[in-house]
Amino acid sequence: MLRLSKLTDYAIVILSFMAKEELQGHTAVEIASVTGIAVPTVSKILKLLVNAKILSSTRGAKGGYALARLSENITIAHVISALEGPIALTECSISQQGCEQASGCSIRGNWNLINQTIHNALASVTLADMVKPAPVPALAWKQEVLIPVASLYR
Amino acid sequence: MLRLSKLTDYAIVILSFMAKEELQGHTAVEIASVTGIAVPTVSKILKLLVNAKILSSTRGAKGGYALARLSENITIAHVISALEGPIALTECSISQQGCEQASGCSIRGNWNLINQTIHNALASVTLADMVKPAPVPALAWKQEVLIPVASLYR
DNA sequence: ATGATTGTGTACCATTATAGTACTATTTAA
DNA sequence: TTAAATAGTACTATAATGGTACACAATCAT
Repeated sequence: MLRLSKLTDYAIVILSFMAKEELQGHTAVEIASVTGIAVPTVSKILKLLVNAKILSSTRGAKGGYALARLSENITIAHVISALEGPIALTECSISQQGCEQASGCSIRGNWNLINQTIHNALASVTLADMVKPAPVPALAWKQEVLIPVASLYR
Repeated sequence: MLRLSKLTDYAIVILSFMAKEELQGHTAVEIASVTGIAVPTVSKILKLLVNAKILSSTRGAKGGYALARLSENITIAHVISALEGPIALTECSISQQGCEQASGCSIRGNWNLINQTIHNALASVTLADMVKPAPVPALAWKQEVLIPVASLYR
């Protein structure tokens, strides 16, 4: 489904929460309780975000995490690469020496274009955008069938 | 990594091959030998593409597969959804009743925007585009480190 | 100083998804 | 009727993901 991993999904939820009080710090435990995600999992995610310089951390009592930059300067593309590595749809797009597929692959250049386009799309949305009130739902939404979340996340 | 599954990757290689002689039919065995992908795997992929109306098939002796439409009318978005289901980065983007995440999720509308953008990017590239000679590689490419393919696909 | 609090790093396990395979049924041309 | 081809179903092994546990390091309050 071309989908993000759960961890990335969580990361964005966590960051959205933190973006609401930009300057304030939060502990892993606090974030876990607010978001409903298990503490060890939250820690794991926060650590990755710190490594990617998206969050800053202070250790020890009274420590915690805070955004390292303003939410306008944090893009979704950045968050995704922090959690999942470089954004690329195919293996052979990451390195270029890629595909030795006999005849099929004079395609690399074109894949590269697609990857670039997608990267741009993701880089054009910032955390600040995510926190803004959602635009009015399109008409189509209203006709959709409702499904309980439990069934989605198995 | 936001990556496509191998099967989808294969599918695009297969379709690219078929797009070179638009009108001609090919058997699963033939396609397998040209692309180097195992026959059962090829069959599986072809079947999915037939279900998605991207290919047409004729059974029996002298049967085989052919593009159901001109390659200009087959988009990458179409191929991806055939193999992986609806294109959406998060679970809650598929249905809308989605996320009951306590506080984090007034975000759906915004995710929807991202998904739409990405879908547009993928829908703007056709099979015909993929078969065209690749544009001149960007400068950056030349500086990349080469990695043997084997190490990529484990 | 000492202990409580909080992040860091590493390693591990269970579950799930993916890729691949095998087998049988169905269709059609010669 | 037989051979060639697709269609469908079910199964299995491998890899990736998500989640957990535990020992360590840093900092603050007392």
